[in-house]
Amino acid sequence: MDKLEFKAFFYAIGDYSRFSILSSLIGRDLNVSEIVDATGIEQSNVSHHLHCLLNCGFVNAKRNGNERIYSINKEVKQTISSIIGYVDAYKKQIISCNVANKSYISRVIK
Amino acid sequence: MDKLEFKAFFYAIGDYSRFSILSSLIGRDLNVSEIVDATGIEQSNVSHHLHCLLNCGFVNAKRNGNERIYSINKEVKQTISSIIGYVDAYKKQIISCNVANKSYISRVIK
DNA sequence: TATTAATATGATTGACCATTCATATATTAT
DNA sequence: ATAATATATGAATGGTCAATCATATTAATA
Repeated sequence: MDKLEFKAFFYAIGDYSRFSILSSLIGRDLNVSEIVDATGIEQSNVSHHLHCLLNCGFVNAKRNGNERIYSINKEVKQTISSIIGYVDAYKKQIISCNVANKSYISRVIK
Repeated sequence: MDKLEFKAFFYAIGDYSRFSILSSLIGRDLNVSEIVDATGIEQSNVSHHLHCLLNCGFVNAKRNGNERIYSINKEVKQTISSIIGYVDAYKKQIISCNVANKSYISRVIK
């Protein structure tokens, strides 16, 4: 496994804002304003993230008047869905952790 | 999807060193020195990462004399394997990217 | 019990990057 | 052509955390 690929992949997918944006696109294509509404992330921030996701090939974009409509890459969609499953399974693990672990995670993860 | 879980999950798995450590444990259980050799990561750094992975429940540890033997969590093992598959599929995407994207990724991802 | 080997821990620091704010560009409508 | 709406971009900054170094702990062996 190459470091560059790994970093690119996790850079794109491993940020909660970007992950939220990708998640919001699973159901249907959205324009930027709709993504803002769906995620609660501020507009320029959303645009920055979309720029990244576009460059990394995780989403596609097309113009529609003065809107821009974003869609999620097909393969990425499947990956996201799977990862949601993993995190969900991992949730049990967190819950079953002892108090020390919980406080550690809270401290480290913010 | 809760932010705390997401962050804990990707914190643990989304770092290349930690991912390498986890990967090294897929084949068989290893003590710290063996992990150092397998990954090329410096010892104290490995210990720091193992501390994190232990707290997050991604690995387990048992003593054997003055060694400590680490094993990867069963579910995590499967997740890691899957993610290797995703990153591998994503590799094609990176390759198919245009030059601009590649330079962007190199720049942003280091 | 001193010494060596294996591993862990604490503190520091430098790099990265998400967010924010201000502003630019593009498109449509008046 | 001007205004309004939608989106993008540039720059600045504060927080996070991986890596490093020094040192501590634990266990085995002489």
